[in-house]
Amino acid sequence: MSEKIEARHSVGAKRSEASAEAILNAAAAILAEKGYSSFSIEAVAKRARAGKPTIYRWWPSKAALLLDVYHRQKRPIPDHDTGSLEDDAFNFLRELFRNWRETPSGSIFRSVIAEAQSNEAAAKALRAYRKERKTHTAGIIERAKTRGEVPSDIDPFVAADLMTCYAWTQLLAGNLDDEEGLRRAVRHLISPWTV
Amino acid sequence: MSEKIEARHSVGAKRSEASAEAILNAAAAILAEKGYSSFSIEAVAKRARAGKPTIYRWWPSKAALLLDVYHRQKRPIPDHDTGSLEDDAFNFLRELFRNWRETPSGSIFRSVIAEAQSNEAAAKALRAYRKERKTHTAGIIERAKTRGEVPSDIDPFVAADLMTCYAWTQLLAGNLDDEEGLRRAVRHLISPWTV
DNA sequence: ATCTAAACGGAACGATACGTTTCATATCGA
DNA sequence: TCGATATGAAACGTATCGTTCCGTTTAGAT
Repeated sequence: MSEKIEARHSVGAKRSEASAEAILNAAAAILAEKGYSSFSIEAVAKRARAGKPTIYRWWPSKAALLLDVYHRQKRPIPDHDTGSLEDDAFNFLRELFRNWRETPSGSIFRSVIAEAQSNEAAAKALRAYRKERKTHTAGIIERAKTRGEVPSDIDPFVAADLMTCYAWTQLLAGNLDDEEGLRRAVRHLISPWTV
Repeated sequence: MSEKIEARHSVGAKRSEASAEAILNAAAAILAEKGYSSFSIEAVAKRARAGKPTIYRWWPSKAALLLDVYHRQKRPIPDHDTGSLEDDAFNFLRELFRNWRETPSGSIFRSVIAEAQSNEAAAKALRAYRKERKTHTAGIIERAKTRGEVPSDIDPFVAADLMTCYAWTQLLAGNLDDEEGLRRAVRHLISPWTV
């Protein structure tokens, strides 16, 4: 699933996309319902009504399957321009937290975090995602810059990265409900430019 | 190991502290040398030359043993007063990162983070440690307040917590060598009070 | 000094998940 | 039509799990 299959040089049946779909859905469902400690190839195969060899043929390891599930479930978080940088940042992170709480994405991402503590491929994926998030959040700040809400000579990436760090820590420590803390954190990160 | 044994009401051999010591040391060594994926009760027992029943008698689960190892290795990070809050915070976190890199503590803490993603007891320990760190870091800021470097009416806990979030994320993503990033992050977190 | 309760290390248990192999069946391309 | 390949199901040997038994050692009670 990681890469597109190159042009065939031989005859034979093609990969069953229905099976791949069922495997990825089953994996996501197990992570969402029972968490990473229950995530096993056996369990995924059983739930997907697939054979274990089918999974091992296409995913070299449990971690590879996990990362595929993770990439598949990524969805953009809605981000509205309210005209206030602090509100934009707060609303964005509040929506992210809500998404983590109410969809499988939180469980899946927590699993990637866990896996990354002893798996370099997962750690690499985590670093890439952090960079992506930082860039996205910096975009919110850039938007405020063009409004003149933020001085034009500042670097938005430091504050954007710190927002990412805060969000991740809230997730991994199980603190996604603390809206008051979120409000204070965002305010502190934005305040250097708005005082 | 978690709690002191209460007064005995019956005869018999006492717990072997030498064995407990060997088990905890073996567990820490395995985490440091081979990481959390190699951390098994079997491996700990073998390395400590202890029996598995001895481990299970005193620690109800692998997670409980991990948390005991984690609490046992905690050491205070040296923290000097340079007269500059930014330098104090930077130096403290740089020392913390060096400690995480060069002692088993980094591997052990990463394992606790991993475990906390599917274990509520570990997640609880993580929240407690975060609070402890936040309080400690806030102390560095309070010290600057008494010097007059920081306005007396501000709340140091938000910035202190954001420093903790940044440090943890650098650890879990494997970015402990980025001193330049650390410098920028600390500067941004401190700047609201020093502009 | 002897007795006895408890902890010890070692060995083995059944259970579970691992990754692999075998097999009969289904599916596609030449 | 035919041959190559993917599929699901089942079984395999291995490893670790958490537990149980066992014989030995330790130390408080008698």
